[in-house]
Amino acid sequence: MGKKGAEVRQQIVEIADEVIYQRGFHQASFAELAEAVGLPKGNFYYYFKSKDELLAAVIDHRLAGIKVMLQDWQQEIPAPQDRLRRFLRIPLNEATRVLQYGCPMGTLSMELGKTDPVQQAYARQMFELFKAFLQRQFEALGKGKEAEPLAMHLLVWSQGMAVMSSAFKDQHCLQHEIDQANTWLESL
Amino acid sequence: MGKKGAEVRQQIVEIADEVIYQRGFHQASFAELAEAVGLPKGNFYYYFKSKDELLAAVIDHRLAGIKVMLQDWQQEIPAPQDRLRRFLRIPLNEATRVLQYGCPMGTLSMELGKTDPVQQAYARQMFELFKAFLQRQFEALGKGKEAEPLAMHLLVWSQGMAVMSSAFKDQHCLQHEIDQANTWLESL
DNA sequence: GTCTATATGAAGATAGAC
DNA sequence: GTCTATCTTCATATAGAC
Repeated sequence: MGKKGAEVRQQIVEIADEVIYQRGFHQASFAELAEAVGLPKGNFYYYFKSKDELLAAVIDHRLAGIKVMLQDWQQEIPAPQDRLRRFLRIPLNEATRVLQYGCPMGTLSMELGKTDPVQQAYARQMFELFKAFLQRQFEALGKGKEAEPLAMHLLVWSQGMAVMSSAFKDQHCLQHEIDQANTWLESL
Repeated sequence: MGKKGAEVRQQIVEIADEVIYQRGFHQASFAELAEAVGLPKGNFYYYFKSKDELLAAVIDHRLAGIKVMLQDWQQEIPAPQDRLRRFLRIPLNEATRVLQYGCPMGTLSMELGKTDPVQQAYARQMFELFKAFLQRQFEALGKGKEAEPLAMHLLVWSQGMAVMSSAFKDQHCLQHEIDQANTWLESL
C-alpha cells in the first residue's frame, strides 16, 4: 500500500471510528461506511482484509488518541487532583454525544462481550490506559494500596453515569453525577 | 391464536429474552431462536409480525417480572434500608452472567440507543420501575427531595459496576463495588 | 388455526479488471 | 497498486399450503 493508500486507510479508520460509535460495530455496514468515506463499498477489502481487522484498526486508533491525551494531561496539569478532575470533564464536554450514544468504550466493550470475547479483551486496553493513569494519580495522592480500587471506582462511576444518563436522556443526571464525583474526589 | 398458540408464544418470549440478553438484540437471529425453541424459523411470523414486536413482547415480559419481584420485596422485606440492600444483591446473585454479558437492562438500552430511540424509550420503563422503587425507599428513610437523585445514583452505581466488571471479567471488582455501595447505604 | 417453502434484500467477502 | 463487478450467505419477511 502506497502513500496515498495509507492516507485513505487512515481516513477510513477515522470515519469508521465515529460510525461504529454512533451505530454499533455490528450495525455499521461497509455500505454505510463507504458512503461516509465516499468510496465504493467493495473497496474496503483493499484496505482491510476483514471487518474484524477494521475494528482492530479503529481500536488501535483510539488507543493512540487516548495515550496522547493522557500524556498531555500529565504534562500540562501539575496536580494529581486536577488530573482526576480533568478525567471527569470528558463526559461533560461530550455530554450531547454521551446522552445519544453512551460512552464509546463502554458501549463497544458491552457489544463485543456478547459476540466475541477476544475482541472485547482487545478493546479492554482502552480502559486499561485510563485505569493505569487514574491509579498513578491516586498513588501520587498517597493512597497506596487503595489506589487501584479507587481508580476502578472512578471508572465504574463514569460508566454508570454514561449508561443511566443515556438511558434517560437526562443531562441533569449526568451533570449531577459529575458534580458528586468531583465532591467525592475532594473529600479523599 | 388459541390456547396452545399462546403457550408457544410465551415459551418463545422466555427463550428470546435469554438469547437477546446473551447475544444482543440485533445478533439474535430467528434461526438462532428457532433452534433454541425447537421450532422452524419461518414460524415466528405466526406468533410475531416482526422482530420489533418480539422485542416489545420480551420487554413486556421483563417488565412484568420486575413488577412482581419489587412487589415481593415490598411485602417480604419490612425495612426500606434492607430493600435497598436487596437491590444490590441482584448483581451478586447474577455475578457469573453479569461478568459474561453485562446487565440485561443496561446492555439492551445502550444497544437500542444506537439504532432506535423509540425502542430505547420503551426499554427505559424497566429502569423506571427500579427507580420508582428505590426512590420510595429513600423517601421512607426521610431523604425528601434527595430521594430522586439518590435513587438515580444507586442505578448509576449498579450499571457502572456491571460495565466495568464485565469489561475486565473481574469478579473481585464487582464484589468490592457492591460492598462499597452497601457501606454507603449504611452511612446515609 | 398452524406451519412450510420461498422471496427479497443486505450483509461480508472475493476474483479479477484496470 | 487501486478499484469494480460479482458471489455467497444469511438476515427478515411473506404467500400460501396443510
